[in-house]
Amino acid sequence: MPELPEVETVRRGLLPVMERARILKVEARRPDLRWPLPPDMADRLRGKTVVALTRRAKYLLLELSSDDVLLMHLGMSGSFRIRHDESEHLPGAFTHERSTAQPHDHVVFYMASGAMVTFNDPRRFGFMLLTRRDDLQGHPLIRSLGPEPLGNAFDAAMLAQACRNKKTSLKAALSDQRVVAGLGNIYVCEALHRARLSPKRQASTLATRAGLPAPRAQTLVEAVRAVLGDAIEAGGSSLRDHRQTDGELGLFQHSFRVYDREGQKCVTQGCRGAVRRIVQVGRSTFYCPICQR
DNA sequence: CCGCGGGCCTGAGAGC
DNA sequence: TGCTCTCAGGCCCGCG
Repeated sequence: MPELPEVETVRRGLLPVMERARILKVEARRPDLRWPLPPDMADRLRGKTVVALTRRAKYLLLELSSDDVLLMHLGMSGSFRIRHDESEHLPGAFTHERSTAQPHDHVVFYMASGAMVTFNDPRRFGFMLLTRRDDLQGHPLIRSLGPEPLGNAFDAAMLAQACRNKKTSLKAALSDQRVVAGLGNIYVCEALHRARLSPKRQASTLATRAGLPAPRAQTLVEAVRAVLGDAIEAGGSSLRDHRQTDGELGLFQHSFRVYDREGQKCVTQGCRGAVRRIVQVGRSTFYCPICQR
């Protein structure tokens, strides 16, 4: 469930302890995540300074003083947790970490400040890999990504253009990371409800025959921006696995208008519909068949 | 090239 | 209570 808002929440939580901070060492406790951790990861990170901690789509990018970039993905159940070394007698000994280790703690970053940053991922769909900064934009995982939905490049003209020849549904199009990067099942459903557009609508109807944006394309762009902004402000959505870096839950699940609300009343003002669940491309879609057209 | 469906993985929750 | 089954979904890959 980490989609863009959850990843962004994690990034903001990690900033104070990781950005412009030095990594003393990295411990890879369980290397067999979705892909094996780079065997030389610990060596390449030891002693390096984090120049910046950024995000692209659902990826976290740890940019290092060595011009390496550690590309990290939370998969389905990944989380980061910050703890601080509390051993008084052996500074830097990190005895605290050993005493608080949890099941599925796969990677631990020991910062020079005494902060410990632990990556936990029960289902191991997450991964970390190293690339050179110069190779990042051309990296297979990055190169085909569409624009950031909160950036200037994501607008009605661009969205209409990307969808104008698509025979698939709006749900499938918005879930496609090549069209716009960072949305997942939850926020696609939520954005479509806010825009009052049916998830079953053909994606090409965002464009006129001339390829120009139809008015609903602008509506959808604004809905995507709004739902992501609100979700980030709430610290993301915690259904099962998402946690902020201090262990607190995100709160946006309380603001869902359709997701996981099958059978409940539609919250649109004046709408008498009820939320329905259907399956599209193998995933649950929640929507109101009355006000979403 | 496109889009669909399977597979990866574990824990939570339902049902018997 | 305890077992088994299903489902959750981000992403890659193979297939048609």
